[in-house]
Amino acid sequence: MATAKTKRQPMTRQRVLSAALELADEIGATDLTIRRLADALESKPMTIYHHVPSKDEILDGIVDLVFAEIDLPDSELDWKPAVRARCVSARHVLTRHSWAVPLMESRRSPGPATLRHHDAVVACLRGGLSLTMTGHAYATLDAFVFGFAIQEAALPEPGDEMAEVAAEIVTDELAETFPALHEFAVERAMQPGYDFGDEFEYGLDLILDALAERSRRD
Amino acid sequence: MATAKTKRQPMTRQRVLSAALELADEIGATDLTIRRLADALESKPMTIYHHVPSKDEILDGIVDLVFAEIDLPDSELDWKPAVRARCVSARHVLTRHSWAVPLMESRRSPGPATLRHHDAVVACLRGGLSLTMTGHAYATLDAFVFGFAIQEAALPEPGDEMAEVAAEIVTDELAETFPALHEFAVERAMQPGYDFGDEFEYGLDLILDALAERSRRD
DNA sequence: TGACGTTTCGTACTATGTACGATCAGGTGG
DNA sequence: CCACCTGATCGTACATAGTACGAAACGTCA
Repeated sequence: MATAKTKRQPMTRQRVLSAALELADEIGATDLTIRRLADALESKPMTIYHHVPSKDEILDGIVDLVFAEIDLPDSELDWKPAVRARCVSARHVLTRHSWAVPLMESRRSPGPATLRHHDAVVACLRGGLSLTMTGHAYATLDAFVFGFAIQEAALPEPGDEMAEVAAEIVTDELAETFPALHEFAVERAMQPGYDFGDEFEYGLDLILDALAERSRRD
Repeated sequence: MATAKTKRQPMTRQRVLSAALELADEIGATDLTIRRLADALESKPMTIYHHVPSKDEILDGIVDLVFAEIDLPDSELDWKPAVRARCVSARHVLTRHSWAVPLMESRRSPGPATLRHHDAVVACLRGGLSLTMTGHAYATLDAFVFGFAIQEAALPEPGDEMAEVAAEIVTDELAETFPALHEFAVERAMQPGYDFGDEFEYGLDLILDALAERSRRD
């Protein structure tokens, strides 16, 4: 009889966190439970607790892993293209791990990757902007990037049956109740070429250009 | 013996929702449980379920109540001041109910107040902007407003002891690890006059001005 | 081999959402 | 005034969550 059973990897904090990240991507953060995580690791709940003190710390850990996936700004470039690239990267990462967006709010303790990331962005901004403008830029850009990720995460998946049914209901029923919404939905949002995701780069460039303009004027 | 016992109000969906909203303001949305809600209503868990089908619907309901608190844009005004005022109002509301921000993401079914609100904003924008610009403006502004609310909610409360301890640790320990962050924290964020909340109006006006400018040019 | 520190995990406690059915109150027809 | 009916209330119970406790299994060095 072949020893088909693959040898069990040693359990470590790292392995717990990557498994948790993978599981969160599959089933979402709200359905991530210790028991399911233990199953995914072919282990038992209380084994996990030997390597990680609490579920909260697991959540902190995977949020930090998500941050680690965001490209740092390229220090060779000027602040504007460098920050632009990191914002685009951040959006891709947050789209890929859309469960992470609301978590980033409730987590109070930033992990090392999070801190390193913020440090790199601030450094990049400081390369071309005053201290004051750096504050304006970072607050505005990050609000936009995370906020956009929220909006996008709330959107129904393409192919979601409920959404398609809803679309028809909207068309018929809300035409007179919410005319402006109805007009926008029919004439713009549901038009073939429209992709909400494209609004991201529009807004990003709008903000970046305006920041550069104001920086030039002071 | 005085009948000190105040007569019990009749339980209704409205009463359940307002009590839930109040309780969420006190203890946060994650700690809001049916049993605690029942206690607040001087009732029992299963009584609540006679007026509301599930906890999820309670959450949907209080999110809609929060939306209802946001001032609608004044249709007398030009789009820019009108939308500006509603963004400022939205931020105040979201600050007051900071537990609501992450919920607005996960909730899939917008309530009537939410729809009415969106309709009014779109109508206001359409008063001065093209259909395309309306999409750009709404996506960008709402991403910014909600994103800012997230950032603000993640900030430690003023007076939070942990934050003050952290501040000293940051100063000493991270000075060489994260120099840019350290510089920004010490030279700007921790300066007496600095209030992160002020970045909101800066970013808001930056975006509004840029939108107006681009609209003028097309 | 035996002793000991680490890792694993069985059991169990508490808290949660909520299903089911019993109870109760208050109005209605006799 | 009473029997009855309908809807509101709630007691009990179950499945699932996080995780504390202590026992068992394992690896290592003497």
